[in-house]
Amino acid sequence: MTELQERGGRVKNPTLRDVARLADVSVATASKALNGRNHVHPETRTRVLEAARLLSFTPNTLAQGLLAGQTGTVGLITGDLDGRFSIPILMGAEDAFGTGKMSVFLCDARGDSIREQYHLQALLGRRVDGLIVVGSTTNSRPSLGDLPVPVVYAYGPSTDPNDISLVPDNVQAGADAARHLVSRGRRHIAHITGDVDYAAAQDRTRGITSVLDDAGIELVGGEARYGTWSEEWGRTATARLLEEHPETDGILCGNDQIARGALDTLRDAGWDVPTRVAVMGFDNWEVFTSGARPHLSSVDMNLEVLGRTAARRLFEAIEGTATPGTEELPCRVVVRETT
Amino acid sequence: MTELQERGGRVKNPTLRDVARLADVSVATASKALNGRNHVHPETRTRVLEAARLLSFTPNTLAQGLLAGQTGTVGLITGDLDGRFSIPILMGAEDAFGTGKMSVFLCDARGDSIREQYHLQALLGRRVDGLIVVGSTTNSRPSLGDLPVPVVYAYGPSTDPNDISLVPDNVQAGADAARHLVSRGRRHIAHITGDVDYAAAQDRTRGITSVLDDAGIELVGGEARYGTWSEEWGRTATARLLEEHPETDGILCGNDQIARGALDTLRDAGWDVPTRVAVMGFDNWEVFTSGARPHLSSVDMNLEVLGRTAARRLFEAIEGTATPGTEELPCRVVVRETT
DNA sequence: TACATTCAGGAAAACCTTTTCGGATTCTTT
DNA sequence: AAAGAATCCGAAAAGGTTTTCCTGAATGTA
Repeated sequence: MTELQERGGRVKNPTLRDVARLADVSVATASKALNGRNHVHPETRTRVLEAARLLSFTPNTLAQGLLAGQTGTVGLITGDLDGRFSIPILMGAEDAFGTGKMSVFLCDARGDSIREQYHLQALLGRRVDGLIVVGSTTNSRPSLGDLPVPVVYAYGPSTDPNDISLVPDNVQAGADAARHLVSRGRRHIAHITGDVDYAAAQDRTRGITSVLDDAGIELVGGEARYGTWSEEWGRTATARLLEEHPETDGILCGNDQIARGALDTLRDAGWDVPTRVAVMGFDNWEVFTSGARPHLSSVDMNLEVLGRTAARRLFEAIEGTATPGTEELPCRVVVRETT
Repeated sequence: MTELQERGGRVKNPTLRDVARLADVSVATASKALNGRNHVHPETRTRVLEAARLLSFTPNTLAQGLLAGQTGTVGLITGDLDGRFSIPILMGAEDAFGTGKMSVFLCDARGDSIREQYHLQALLGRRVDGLIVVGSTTNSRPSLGDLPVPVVYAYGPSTDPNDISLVPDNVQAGADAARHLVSRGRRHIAHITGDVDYAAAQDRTRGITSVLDDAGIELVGGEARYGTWSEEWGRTATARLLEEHPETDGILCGNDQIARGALDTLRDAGWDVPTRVAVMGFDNWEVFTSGARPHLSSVDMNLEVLGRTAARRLFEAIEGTATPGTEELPCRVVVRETT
């Protein structure tokens, strides 16, 4: 067998036995030497280290995991990979784990619960130490139930309050955005947003109206304008708005694409931004904000932070020191040229 | 120990022993029953299956992998996760593997070769069966060298021709785009593109000029206009172009953002698209193409296909039936309203 | 010199599963 | 009824690593 594994003169996947043999010690001693355990003579240790280096030995993490009952891996199940929200969360999590010695198993369930179940089985079979479930929207989702490993729900929270969930604080995001416009002296503020079925749209609307209420201002037209999350909708809704409410001096757009649409229509209509109307988006999607004329102010959801926090919470849950519940993470206003 | 693992009345991570004990058979028989091996009485089999179901037994893939020498996992090292090119490739690969029983380890190296080396070690330690290395650009990159597992380089090819690399055929992409404009009767075609250091920019330019040469046409202004991959550059370059070459009737833009910039400038200048000028982008980034007025024609890089192909090639390499070299995958023109 | 103490290293068990091989039971056949 | 065949099941080893416990040697002390 060892003969078969030869390649370029060296064994392909050297084991601790090989190292021990070369260093002329037992596997036990080799293990201790490599792991910095005591009860091994300094001179022997260097001999083992040299042997390991020579064979380019890499310890088999599977065997270690089998023994320790800890695999040093976590599973990350995402709802939709192509959605742009998963990515920064994934990056944040990968970042937080990567600096330690954890590795991330990635699975894309495509919003399909069958596939999710399938991936779940695969991950549990691989004995991951924990699971992060990333939603594609901030709408809450059914819990995975009682699993043998801890789970953290990120972006899309679990309906079960005993689970650990992390979401951006969209109410605060809306409030902050509204406060920003008010602080800029705007008194006739409209809100054009996306699909009413999205919790994010409703939460932001709640935050906005509560701030405006406090300031004694009413949303232009009396209510938020729901539609789709597209530039197209931003253009048409804005065109209608300008016609019906020429007094408008501020537009809060449900995302950056809608804001881009609004800006286009305003430009066509000759309304100066931000002099006559201030415009603000949500999500702070860089390619949209920095491509806009003028550069678009927006509210950043701090998704990398959310991802990193999810990783930390998962660690805590693995350690056993975790507090269940849904945690809402702050968002931050990014002021550019449209406000 | 088993007492400590209790939770909700059931053992936390039941092993095959537990199943065997419950079904009152040996572990050997339990294994055979669960894996559909023969030489096990039907009645015994159902008893074992029932026991496994009762304990919600999930076989430990680590132990299986340790025994079989195959782990059923592959590593995916990506250059930059936030770049939008990695994602579709990742999706394609995840898709191709997910349908089998492979799982994907994801690592983000952030374009840092130290981090890449670190992740590489982690993956090799976990005895992945193979590796896919996804570049952040189509520029070629140094090989990882001789590893104990097969490697496929996707998007960013290896400099070593003995490696297996997959890239979109940007020369063909440029040629197809040019052919499309020519077929639309355009004779004064300009090319505004991004950073000259990108192989993609150069390759596409090569494809474009070769087609135009064959048609006896020269690029407007004599050469491609290199800049950055941004809307901003699309706007300024187009403004300059219209001034210097009012005869222009077609613009090939290096990516969809540049194309968006071009469309904005054309709109401001009152040039009708596509009547007076045809505009075309590259990458077919949906949020940009469908948000544009009118909807932007573009060239799709077929990145999901590339990702799936990478997964397939990796399988072949694992099986030992692989042909080294750099394979160029076709792109496809997506015609919308700007051409 | 006899004894206690320290230190270095090794043998073996444990983690969980699969597979091979041999033993035991039942059924068929003469 | 005895021999042979057909089934079914279990014991044990393998895979790579870590840890516990033990042995043996060397050093220090009386």
